[in-house]
Amino acid sequence: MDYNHLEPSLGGLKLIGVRNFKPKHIFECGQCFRWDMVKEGRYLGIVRGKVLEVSEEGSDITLHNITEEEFRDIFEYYFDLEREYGLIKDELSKDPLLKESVEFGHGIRILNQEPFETLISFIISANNGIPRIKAAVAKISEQWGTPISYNGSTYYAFPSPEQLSKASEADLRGIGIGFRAKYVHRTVRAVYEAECLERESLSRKLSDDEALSLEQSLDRIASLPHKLCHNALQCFEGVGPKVADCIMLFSMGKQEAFPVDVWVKKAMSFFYKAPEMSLPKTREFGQEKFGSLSGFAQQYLFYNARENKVKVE
DNA sequence: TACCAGGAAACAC
DNA sequence: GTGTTTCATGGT
Repeated sequence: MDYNHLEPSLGGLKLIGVRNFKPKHIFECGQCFRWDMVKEGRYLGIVRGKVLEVSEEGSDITLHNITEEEFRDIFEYYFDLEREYGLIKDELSKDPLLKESVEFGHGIRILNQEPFETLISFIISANNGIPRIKAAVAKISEQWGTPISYNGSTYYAFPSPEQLSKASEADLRGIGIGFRAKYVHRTVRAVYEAECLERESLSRKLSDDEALSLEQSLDRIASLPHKLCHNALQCFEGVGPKVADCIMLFSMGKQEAFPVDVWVKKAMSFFYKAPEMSLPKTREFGQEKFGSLSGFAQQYLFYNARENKVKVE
């Protein structure tokens, strides 16, 4: 546990004695696309159809617009609060090259996000920039998601597979995601079909083809062990090794994943002097070095490299 | 204008 | 299996 106890606070909950929780680090380390800073130390996000705010006052953190029941059911896990990041940071800091990055991003926590939203968001992330990914995810939510009113404004939940299945490829292209529109469209269909078959399988026997489609059920994929999960995710259009690693790490609780993008590749070159290493080799190198803590190490490295614009001649 | 952004697919070998 | 090329889009 990375907090001592809860205290009711005007329309929310205060986390007393919370450790390793810095909103700026958590929401700006590139793992999520639906959190925005409303003022210094205060962020607003949309999670599982709820609008939520997180604020930092000295050493306390307050979660706004949330009940204790919702915290126990959803958000304690969402914020990964059962985990003690102090232990992870101590272990990773034994590597003097990683210590600097751990200190720089000392308040990072890996969020446990929704698999479908994470899948679609990271398909859009391919060869794209974070501000533009956020804009695209926001537009998708506005067009196909369920509206939520909060403090006199309207926000939009990320659409369900059924809701997003109403979007044509041309509709998606209108969002401004270019060549990724085809991937998103086909992947949404595959997930939605698997979801429907999952329900139908309760009342009738499925054909062989249907049973094959059923394997693209996100619940089933999430329950697979690391290697199989990584392979299964890549059956979706637009999902390669890196995007699959992100989905596993950020929404399926697989912390041994090591997503290698341009920044992590730069960071690994910069800190570990591995200049001419290919992406798959860099991934293998990282997983071998960091083992079950690969995902955490990767996120400290990514945040440090990107914020400080690490350069490798 | 060329290059870059949390890469993947298609293709060559 | 490993190494190139192409794929939209908007910002430097």
